[in-house]
Amino acid sequence: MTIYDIAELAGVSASTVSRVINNKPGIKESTRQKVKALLREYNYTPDENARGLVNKNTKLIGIMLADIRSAHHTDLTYVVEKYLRNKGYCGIILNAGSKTEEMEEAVRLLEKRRVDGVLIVGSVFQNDRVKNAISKHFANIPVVFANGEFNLPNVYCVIVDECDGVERCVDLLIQKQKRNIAFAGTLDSPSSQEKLKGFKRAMIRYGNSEEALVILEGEASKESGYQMTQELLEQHPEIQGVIYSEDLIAAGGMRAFWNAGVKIPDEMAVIGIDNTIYGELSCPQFTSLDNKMTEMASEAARILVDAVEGRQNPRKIMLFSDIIEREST
Amino acid sequence: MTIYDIAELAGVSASTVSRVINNKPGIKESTRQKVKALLREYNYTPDENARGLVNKNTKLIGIMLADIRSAHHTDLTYVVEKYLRNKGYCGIILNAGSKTEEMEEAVRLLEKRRVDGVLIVGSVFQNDRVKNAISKHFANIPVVFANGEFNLPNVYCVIVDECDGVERCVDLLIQKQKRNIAFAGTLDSPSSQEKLKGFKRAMIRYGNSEEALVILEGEASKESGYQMTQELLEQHPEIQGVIYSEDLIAAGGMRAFWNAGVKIPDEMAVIGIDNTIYGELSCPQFTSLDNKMTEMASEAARILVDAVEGRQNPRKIMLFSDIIEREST
DNA sequence: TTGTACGCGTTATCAG
DNA sequence: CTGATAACGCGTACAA
Repeated sequence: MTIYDIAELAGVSASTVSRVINNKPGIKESTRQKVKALLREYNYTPDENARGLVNKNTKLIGIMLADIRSAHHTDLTYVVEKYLRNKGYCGIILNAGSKTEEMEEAVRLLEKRRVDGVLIVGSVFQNDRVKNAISKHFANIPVVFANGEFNLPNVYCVIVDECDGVERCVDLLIQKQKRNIAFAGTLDSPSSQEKLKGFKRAMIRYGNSEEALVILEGEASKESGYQMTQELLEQHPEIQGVIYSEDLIAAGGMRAFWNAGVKIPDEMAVIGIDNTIYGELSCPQFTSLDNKMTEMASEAARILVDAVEGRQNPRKIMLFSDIIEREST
Repeated sequence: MTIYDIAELAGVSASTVSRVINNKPGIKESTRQKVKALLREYNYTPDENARGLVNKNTKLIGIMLADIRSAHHTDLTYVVEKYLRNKGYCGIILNAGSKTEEMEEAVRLLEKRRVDGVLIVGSVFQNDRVKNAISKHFANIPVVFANGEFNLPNVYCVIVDECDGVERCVDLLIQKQKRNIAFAGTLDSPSSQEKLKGFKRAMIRYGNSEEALVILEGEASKESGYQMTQELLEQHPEIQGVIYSEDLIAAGGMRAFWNAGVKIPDEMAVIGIDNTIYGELSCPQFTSLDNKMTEMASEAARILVDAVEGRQNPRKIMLFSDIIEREST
């Protein structure tokens, strides 16, 4: 069923049908009604792709993230998808993994689809390979980078003050009389580096020497959190508080403390990052740094649609994280 | 940059360029190389939408689910997206909510996009409104229904024996000397009804009367799980075990038991459903019925792509659930 | 108020 | 081996 079929049935030309569909003026009311009736009767729907071919847009938005299964990204994706759809766009979500080749592959794929704009989520994408891929393949469409930065003319950035946030986490622990604090988690992404920077800065501010800081590196899994925490208990009995780079890792840590019979928060204070549901599910519930993922999602989606539709916005927006205190501090 | 631009640069016709792009035979090797070089130089990528217009496909697959934030659906979506992309398709994920109007809206949207196939995830979609929408708008494309059934010629179904699974959960609890068992959770979706049916059947098999069964209805949230469990403790002190219709609800229940000082599993046994990470995060970790969401995901994705590409499969596939025992039983 | 003709970027057919 | 040409479904100047 095409506009030609409808046109024939209505005894008019295809352009008339097109005009009716798009609510253009200058159509006799009786014609309009006749065509509308036919459109309904055959429940005709315009082919959005064919439309895009002539309109030079696809109403498609690419969403690149490493892995949608990480809870904070799931929430973000949900918010973004809802917003986009409300504005008449469809999101194409790509699990681009954490290897640069996969990321480049994802970029090429979105180029093939001629998406109107791209949302990149997660600082793991903040590397030269991806930056080059973007300036090469997305040169003419707006890109919003959530939780990362690219200094490119068509890229908007929405970031969170994770560095400051972690500093405030340290402040909180100190205030709770926990002077010996460790940092445990992933260290490889730019985001992790920001968190670590905040940790170091605050700890040094409280008189610790950088060399003496207890920093454990692991992966983004609860198993890794468990393992790092066991190591911590064995090798650093002086530690009174831990900041984990992600809630999921903290959840693993909480279990290790639980199994070891460590009393939370009396013997050990714990803070996670992301403020996902994991913090609420743990026993006891743990404090987490809310890095405003849902707020970031709505800002990013809004800015992207604005850019696609020609409305301007600041190239960089900074959100402020918040500590959500629970039983672990 | 179009094939015409490349053609001009190469001094050949657009058809030749097209043939090179699609690796068609019957092109002089020197011509092929010359064109390929240009393609690379200008990093040209064919417009997939324009391609689809003539090929009568879009390489787009619609994925309808109520809410991607429910953990079991997130995992499923991940697996599906990976598979689809590997096969050259893109997934359009729609959070279609749980209201029928929203669902119908999602169906219309996917029709506009001319998706090659649709994956419907979750038994909440198993209602007449959606069924009608499908037979009206997706009459000519394959549809796979994960965790639900429609008796329509173009719909494939992948389901899990949740009814049997819950029966086996009851068996397990009985075997653990827990004779007084309650069921708590959502009751509105067909899937929930299946679970409830299994519960009733097993309980009656063990000599209980249907009227005396303890069944609590709530929502799919940990808060609801918490509340139902408090109610349970107050009004049904005889209960020794609970089966929750979802892990998330069970997680709320676990917290209620924890707060009330109820010893798990000695005083109370707990089983959730979905085998998500929530079971592993709770303290103690709780047993869960694995309803094979990732297996369902790969089967559904495979069947859908098969159908889109003209390969046949059984119209209905049943997977078998498994109890993953943890500390709560 | 309506129809004709063309173009969007691509592939397929057919002729050369 | 290669090039015209038509077609996919739609929107829009331009003409009537």
